[in-house]
Amino acid sequence: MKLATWNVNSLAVRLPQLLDWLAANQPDVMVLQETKLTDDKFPHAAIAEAGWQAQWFGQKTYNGVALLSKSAATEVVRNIPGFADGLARVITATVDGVRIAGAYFPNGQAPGTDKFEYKLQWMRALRDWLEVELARYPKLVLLGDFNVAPDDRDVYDPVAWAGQIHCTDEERDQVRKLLGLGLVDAFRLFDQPPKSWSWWDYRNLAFRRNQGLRIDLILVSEALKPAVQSCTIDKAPRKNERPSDHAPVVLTLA
DNA sequence: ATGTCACCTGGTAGGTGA
Repeated sequence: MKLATWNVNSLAVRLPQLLDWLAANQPDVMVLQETKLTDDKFPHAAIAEAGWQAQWFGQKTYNGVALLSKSAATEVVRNIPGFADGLARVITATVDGVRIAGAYFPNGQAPGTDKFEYKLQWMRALRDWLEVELARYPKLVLLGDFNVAPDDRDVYDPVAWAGQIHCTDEERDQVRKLLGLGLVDAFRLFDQPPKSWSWWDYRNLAFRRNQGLRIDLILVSEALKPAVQSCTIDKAPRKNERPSDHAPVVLTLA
């Protein structure tokens, strides 16, 4: 089983690239973030024609998530139950016996801002809800744009980024609390090339200089960990014309 | 170099968010 996550930064702009990527990679499940589409504009017909069913949950201008799957997605949940923030950030469903939560974590802007506090609150709510989900669905994957670089290995310049957004102790503590549920960062189950990033700023020629962060993560539950066969970042779409600023991350399960 | 991209409102640019 192959699962993937990609922050497409506008599905209206990136649909052709998504269809190319699906055709070339044939994932069983793919979650998308920052579709930036209201539900009536979601391109479900083009995606169905390519061979994937879709569940989607969006809003105007910001956020928006989707879950594509080869086989049917059941027990679909939108957002974090009990945490009503009105923003389209999470879509969860069961596919082929695996509970899959695709998430677009808040950016958080900067430490000390209201958006930063909201990010921490949101992460606490996600943790509390996933604890309940895991009890019911031991085979669970949480994947998406976490907007947190868990470790200094995940940052091209850890000194410059120390204490900055995506790299604060508070955000990293919240990621550790998610891992404390019995989840593991699948990317780090394997030897990886140093300087592996999933996001590069559009500015400053950051991709050319390989100045990025690894903020797109795939966490798997203990029950699934023995089945993990690989976890890789696909930099190829970042080399496209009009790329997303994020690269897809791919997990294969036995 | 606060250096790009995407989207909005309401316009032939400026603001917001990332």
